[in-house]
Amino acid sequence: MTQKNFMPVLYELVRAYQAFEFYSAAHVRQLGLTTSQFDIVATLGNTDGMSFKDLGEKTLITKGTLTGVVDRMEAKSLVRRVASPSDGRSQIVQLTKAGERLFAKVFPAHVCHLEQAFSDISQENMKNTEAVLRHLREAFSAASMKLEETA
Amino acid sequence: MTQKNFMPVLYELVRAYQAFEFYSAAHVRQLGLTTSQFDIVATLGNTDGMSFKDLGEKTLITKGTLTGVVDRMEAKSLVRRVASPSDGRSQIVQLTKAGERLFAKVFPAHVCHLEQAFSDISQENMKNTEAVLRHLREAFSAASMKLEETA
DNA sequence: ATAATAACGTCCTAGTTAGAACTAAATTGA
DNA sequence: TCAATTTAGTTCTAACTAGGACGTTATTAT
Repeated sequence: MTQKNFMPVLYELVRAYQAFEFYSAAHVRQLGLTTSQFDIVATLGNTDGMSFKDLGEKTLITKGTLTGVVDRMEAKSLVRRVASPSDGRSQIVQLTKAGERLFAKVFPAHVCHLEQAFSDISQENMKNTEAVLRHLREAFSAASMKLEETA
Repeated sequence: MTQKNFMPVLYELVRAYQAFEFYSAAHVRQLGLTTSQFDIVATLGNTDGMSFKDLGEKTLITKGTLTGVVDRMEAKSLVRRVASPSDGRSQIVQLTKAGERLFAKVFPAHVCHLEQAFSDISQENMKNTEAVLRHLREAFSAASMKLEETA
């Protein structure tokens, strides 16, 4: 158990992620968006908008970054900021009409693109993969948590 | 099979990667390095140096990015550029003495830090996780490759 | 031998990234 | 109530990111 054979696991995790990112981002770029911008369009699609906080949690984009990404999308008229009626600190981010049109065009196309990468993976395999990844994430979350306690 | 249950897999892949990145990067930052800089120190440690091309392939940092990262590390005197004796286009990147000292200090510490996240994961589980991740990466690589052929 | 092609690293652009300091607004506790 | 604390979003900094154009050097095919 003192062997360091977790290193290959990390190696494969990073490579799997990057292979996904490469495959996905190339397609998203063709559609005229960055990965972050696509994530935001995908998250806001079929909603009435949400706060920066919620949007950041869903897309895993931190607040400082999110401000800039939304700025750029607002400049492209894909998205709009509206003051929250219930919280004076909060801004709601919504798709504009153009943003909704883009969502309708781009989201199904990208899902379809992604699906093709999974053509060789069976259903059971899918469930298993999901469980393995969740387990891995939980291990890192737990380890991070343990550190926070100490601090 | 027409169900879209590959989406949870992607969701978990991204989250697992980010949880790792968060856990790892926080520690690396404490050591005074960025993730990329650590990767480079770790890759060059115990070698006589390597070309930008090789270094980029090992660390998964693309060439345009690598130039800047190496610039910053050179400014910190962690690393040095040497012309390749065999190829006039090629530069060899090497750790300096200070870089080697840093490697000796920082690499074992970080491996130890990472190991702690795996304390709950058994050996068989480790092998299985590795295989699952490799399979996932191969699916994306194959899908990317298929696109290149078409283009 | 030499012309066409490919490879190596740099530079440039536009964008993302996290973290930390900051302002304003909301919540909590005394 | 009103002070202390927390929370939401912005701003700032330093760094990373991919992709593409570029100049230089190698390699390949004629």
